[in-house]
Amino acid sequence: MSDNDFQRLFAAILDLGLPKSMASRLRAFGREIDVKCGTVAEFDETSDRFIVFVAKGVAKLVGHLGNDREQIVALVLTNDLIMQSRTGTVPYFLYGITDCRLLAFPADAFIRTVAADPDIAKAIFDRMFVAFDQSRDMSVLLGRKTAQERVASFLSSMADRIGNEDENAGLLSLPISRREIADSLGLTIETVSRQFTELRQLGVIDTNGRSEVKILDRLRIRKLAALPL
Amino acid sequence: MSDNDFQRLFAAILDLGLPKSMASRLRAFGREIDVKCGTVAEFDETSDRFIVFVAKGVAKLVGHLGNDREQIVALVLTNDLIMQSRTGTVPYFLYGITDCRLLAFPADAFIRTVAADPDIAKAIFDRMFVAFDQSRDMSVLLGRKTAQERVASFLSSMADRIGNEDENAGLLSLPISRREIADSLGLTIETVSRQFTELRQLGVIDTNGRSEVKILDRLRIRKLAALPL
DNA sequence: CGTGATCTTGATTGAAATCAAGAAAAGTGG
DNA sequence: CCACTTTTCTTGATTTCAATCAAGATCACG
Repeated sequence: MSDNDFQRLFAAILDLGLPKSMASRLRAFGREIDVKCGTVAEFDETSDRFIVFVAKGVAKLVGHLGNDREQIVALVLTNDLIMQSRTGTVPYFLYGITDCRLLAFPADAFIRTVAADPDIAKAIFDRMFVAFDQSRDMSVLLGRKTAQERVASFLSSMADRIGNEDENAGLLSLPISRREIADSLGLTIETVSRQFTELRQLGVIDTNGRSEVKILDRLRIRKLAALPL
Repeated sequence: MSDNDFQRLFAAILDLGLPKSMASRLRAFGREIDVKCGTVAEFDETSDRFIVFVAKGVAKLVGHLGNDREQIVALVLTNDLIMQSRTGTVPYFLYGITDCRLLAFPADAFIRTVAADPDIAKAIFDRMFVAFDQSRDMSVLLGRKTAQERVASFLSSMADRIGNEDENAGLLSLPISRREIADSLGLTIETVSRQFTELRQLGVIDTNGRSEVKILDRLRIRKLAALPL
């Protein structure tokens, strides 16, 4: 990755220009990691906390509980940020859902470096706040929402994140399988499938093949998701 | 709160001495908030993101979903840190479980200030990583664990956080009610109560009154909690 | 000591999991 | 491009775990 690519990437991620000096200091200890679809991202063993940017692709952070029970705790798209740590009570791994290009920084060095520029530090903190909000919203969903509310919440949030905004408003091409939807919503694939069918019968969505979903009524799906309107 | 109290508090929270200059700069925009047991912490309207330290007491951060459905997304004890934000998809409020003394900083000013000292910045980031780990562990618990595993996880984590370490090892005085345990585990009070009974019958815990729990077998309760040993 | 709140226990219901086929889509190789 | 296989998804039947409903019991507090 060239100096320019690096600066462009950070600009896209942080909505903020990165001074040349900061860019080169960060590049010194940042590692580019390519992750093939379906495989685990390997971080080096020198740190157990990383700040990871997704330069390209879609990835999932998965907590493993044994007995085939797993929970996706974060679904990350291009330009998202992940805090990867090995200090949770269960093992977590970052998997490529598509082929991914990641940019990983050992957390300590990264923080000490960005602290030198208060604007960058603030931008990073903002991103972390967003990730916190998402993680908490996920706890509310997993702890208190019904299967229908979970699936509606998922579709609503995907529409906000990757929805077409032109004449095909509300048309989604889901980057993930039913199994992954189930693993992120704390449900089984059968229940997810049934809820898709039910939302289709309610006239809230339409589907085409496995991955295309058209949201016909944005407001109604938010209502079904128990989200504020 | 005096300058000295302030420095002592930060030392306790961050395991790190706070230089006098930093302490006085932070004090300039930090607000002390007293929260009575059972009431909501009121933050000023000038910011919607705060870094909050618990100087004294026990508090809960609660997400509200309507229809009496609520989920405790974080249980915070003395010397813990909370990222409070108003930008989640559901409304969150911080409640005192006991009378609390909080120290709240508008996030932007706080970050710009602590960035000046890389050691402090790193200490804050470390705390945030811990909070992330907790939030993700909570997602795994809520998404994939059974009622028994949830209650066992709760007791095991409380033992780690507030357990007696002397001759009364494993003796806990729970700071929260059955309703709050249920609200934090995504269960009903009846189910929590039944699981307490079952763990007692299994000989893993003993209880005395409403709040005293003695953990008789730390290893076994971790096994029942689906935690690594 | 009595009153109200909190907790426990039991009976029943219900929402989602599990079990079990099929159907549809995506690969594979000729 | 088309059989053929494999994987993923959908639908139905049944089971199960936790929620709900309903009394009591226990505890805290005035």
